[in-house]
Amino acid sequence: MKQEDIVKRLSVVPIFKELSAEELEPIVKIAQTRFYKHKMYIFMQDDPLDRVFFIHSGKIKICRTDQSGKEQLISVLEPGEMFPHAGFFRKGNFPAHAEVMEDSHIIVIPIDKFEEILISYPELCIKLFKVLGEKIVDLQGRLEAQVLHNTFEQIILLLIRLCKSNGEIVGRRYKLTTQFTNRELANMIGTSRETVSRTINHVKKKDYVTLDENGFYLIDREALEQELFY
Amino acid sequence: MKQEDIVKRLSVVPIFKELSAEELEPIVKIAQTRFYKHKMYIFMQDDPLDRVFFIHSGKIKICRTDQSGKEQLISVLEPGEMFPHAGFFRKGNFPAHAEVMEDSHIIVIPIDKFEEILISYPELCIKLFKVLGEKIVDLQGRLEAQVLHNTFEQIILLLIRLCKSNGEIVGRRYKLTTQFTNRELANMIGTSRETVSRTINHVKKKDYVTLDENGFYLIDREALEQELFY
DNA sequence: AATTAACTATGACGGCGGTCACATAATTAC
DNA sequence: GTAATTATGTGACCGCCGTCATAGTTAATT
Repeated sequence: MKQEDIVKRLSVVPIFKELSAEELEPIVKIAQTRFYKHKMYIFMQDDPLDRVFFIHSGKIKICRTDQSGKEQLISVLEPGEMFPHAGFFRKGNFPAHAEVMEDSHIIVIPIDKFEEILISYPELCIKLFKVLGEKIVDLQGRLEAQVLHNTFEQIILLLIRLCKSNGEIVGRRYKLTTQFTNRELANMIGTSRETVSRTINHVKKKDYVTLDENGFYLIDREALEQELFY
Repeated sequence: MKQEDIVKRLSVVPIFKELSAEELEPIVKIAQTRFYKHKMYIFMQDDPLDRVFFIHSGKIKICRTDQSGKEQLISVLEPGEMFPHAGFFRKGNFPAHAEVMEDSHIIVIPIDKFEEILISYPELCIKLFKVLGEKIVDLQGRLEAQVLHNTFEQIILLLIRLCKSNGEIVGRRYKLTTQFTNRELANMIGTSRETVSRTINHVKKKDYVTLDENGFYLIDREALEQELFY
């Protein structure tokens, strides 16, 4: 692949976006882009963590399985996002599976080489610190939801959170542009698909959630927040 | 306070430990040490986040309150640890309260000045990346425990985790060197103090958990892990 | 030392929500 | 197009665990 194409693909990623052509050069040299088809796995849980990925296009599902086979759906990542977040300057293994949800162009960078470039680019460090900080805030928020709220509220909070990470604003509603099955939503927060089904139908009856012609959820964020008594 | 004393206090903190005297100099210039007595608050939730703290001695409880008054005990931090973790190169507010559990000497550094130094010290960046990476792994692990395990298992996993962050090895057991009340343990994972009481007494009966003369828990980590069916 | 407050232990009760069952609809596979 | 798989919707059941109540113990305060 031509260098210009890699540059173009890198520019989708926020932490590279504002770098000049010269600044990008060493990164372009070590970056590859790969095409992954639907249902492929980019890496499996416990594989040695030797590279870092950035999404140019497509969607990637990050999913973890524990010893007894139970699954936790951690997130669905979209263009511009990076994975995994933990692993810089630390040896280790991938903490989860990465499965392709939609055909995707992925930028792959060996982590040791990326680290070398990183420490000589203060601008890049700053951006990465921001990204990691956001990740920490996100995780703290999810943990808080799990600790302080009952299942009904957890589902509401999940929908609201997904609005931001996997949605867009349409009119005065949020549109979830990633389709999640009830089972997937359940696996994010540790509830059952039946309870998710009942809960969503409950808020549909109140018209806080509707479906558009393509089956995407349209969510009335404000009304849903009212359901949380604050 | 004399500069040498600040240097000595900084050396307790892992990310500063291996820096030379010259490297430490600019940090010493902007660092203060403060003494906080038991039950004081270092900052309150939602205060503007303009500084970062490192513990030289003592213990700090990080605790969050939501709109309805429910409390989440996030962690009890010990010497060498930093707080908060998120906030580098991002404007914002403290996400939680920081309350002094034992009289503490705290190193305080204005975050904007620290950021300036940080970007000119690659070594420091690397260490901070490692610390943030560990924090992310920790949070992911806690989130997974909340999502995939029932209350009994959550309590067991909590005790095991606290062994690492707030304990030491004594013989073939772990000793929890921070005393937590049942209510505090409950507030970490969103259960009730009664359930914690019953669970701990249950594993005490099996001799997987005992008390030493000072009331610290002694935990048989392996035996407890057996309880989790893996 | 006395009083107050906070923590622990334990039983009883009830409800949230997990599990099972089954019908139906929607996708995927061949 | 047909079969097979997967997703959804709902009712019934019931067990885990949150809540309340009470008593006893320990710790904090004056």
